[in-house]
Amino acid sequence: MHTLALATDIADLMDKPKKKRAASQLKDEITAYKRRRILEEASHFFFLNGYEATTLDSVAEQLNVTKPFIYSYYKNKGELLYEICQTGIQLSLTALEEALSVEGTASEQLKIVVERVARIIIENQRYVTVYLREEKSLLPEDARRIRELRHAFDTKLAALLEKGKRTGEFDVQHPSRTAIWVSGLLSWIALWYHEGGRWSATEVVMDAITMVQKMVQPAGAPHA
Amino acid sequence: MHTLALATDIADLMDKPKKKRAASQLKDEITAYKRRRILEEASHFFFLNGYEATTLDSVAEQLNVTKPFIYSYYKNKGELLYEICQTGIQLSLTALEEALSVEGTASEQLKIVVERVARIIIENQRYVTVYLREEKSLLPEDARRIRELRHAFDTKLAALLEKGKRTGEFDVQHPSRTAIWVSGLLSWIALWYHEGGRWSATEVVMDAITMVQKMVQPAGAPHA
DNA sequence: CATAATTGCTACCCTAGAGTATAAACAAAG
DNA sequence: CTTTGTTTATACTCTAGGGTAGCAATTATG
Repeated sequence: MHTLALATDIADLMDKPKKKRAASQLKDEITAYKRRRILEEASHFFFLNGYEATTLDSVAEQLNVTKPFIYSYYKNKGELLYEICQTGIQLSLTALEEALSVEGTASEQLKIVVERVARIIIENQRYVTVYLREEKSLLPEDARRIRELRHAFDTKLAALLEKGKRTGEFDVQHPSRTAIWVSGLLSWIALWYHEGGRWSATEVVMDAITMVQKMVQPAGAPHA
Repeated sequence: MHTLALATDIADLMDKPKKKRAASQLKDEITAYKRRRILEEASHFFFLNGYEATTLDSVAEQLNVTKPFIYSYYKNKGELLYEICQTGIQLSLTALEEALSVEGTASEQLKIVVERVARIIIENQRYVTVYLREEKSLLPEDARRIRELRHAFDTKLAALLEKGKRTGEFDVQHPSRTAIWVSGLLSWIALWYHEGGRWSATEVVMDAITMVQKMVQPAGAPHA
């Protein structure tokens, strides 16, 4: 750690090392890119055939590389699965947090939350579906971390419902249980939506908004 | 077919063959029982570890038998999966049909439908979860048959929503799309409910009823 | 009690696929 | 133009598990 920081300081003073540092930064970016590409193709196969049924040979073939190539960027198959699951839930959680950071009433915020999260889920269906389907294939430790992220999602959503309940905008008797139904409704999109299917992404997102609004709407309230 | 019916007729007239027939009937029942037990344990493992990750050796061990025992009752692993998935969707479909056969208004029927289907899903969580998760592991032909059953479910549910829309009991702009959200909400129970967890089966069922009622409730309607 | 039929088990085959040791190809440095 | 380090491929190993051939044990029948 210390040694590395020192080397960096020196690099800022001298010329050659600076160049070296720039080169190694580029290399890091390329490495990151390769990892991303591997993840992308792996998630594609995991989504279509399931984790266990997918061979790393087939993923390698799709990328026009060989299996040892993958193993030089990922420790093993399980690490790939973990990163895919992590991406799936983290994207949803980030979308939720960003939506919550928009100022507004609870109803307005909820609408934005559902819209953004639904969109993210549709755009990243592979990752979200794998995360929902393959939890049992994760190492216990990895599964725990994923569950923590999901729990954070549900908790933040519950807090929003709680807020709306206080202001009288929502009629929910039990915010944290309702949050699970709402997050289930959103998750369901990943399991069910089919690109180029009967209904467009926009229709599905709009439907999701309507459904969630109805689920929390006080009896006798007009529509938003 | 004809030959068999004839043989049965003769059996009713003679004594020895009658006994034989009774004996073979008992044997059939025993065979059916063994098949059921195998299916039960297999579904348990498929539910916990997933289809691919489950070995038939482990299923056999759980039953205190050996792998060839299983193979003398099922053609292969895929047939087990198919029967489990079939059970999962068929139970839900039957529950739906029975609920629909109860006379009443659309609202009353919907309530009964959600209650019964939710209960069946909770009671048969293993089968339903495997059916939802492992479609990709089915042979194409088997997958088609399962999808047909699911489609029948969604169609019957959509018809009920349509009926309620006509009578003005429900506010749904698109019954067949709403049916998918409702059936998704019900499916979500299987993926999420945990026996002995934070919430009881009864709470979950009651919640499901409430959520569905709100999803279809006209704006400004009082609660049922 | 002997013989036939059924039922289950022992002991195996064989393939597929995760993971790796090692060599080649290539790039960078001097 | 050599040398050194890095990146990727070739060519394996090894195990796990689906599936089966053939034998043993059990049960029914004459």
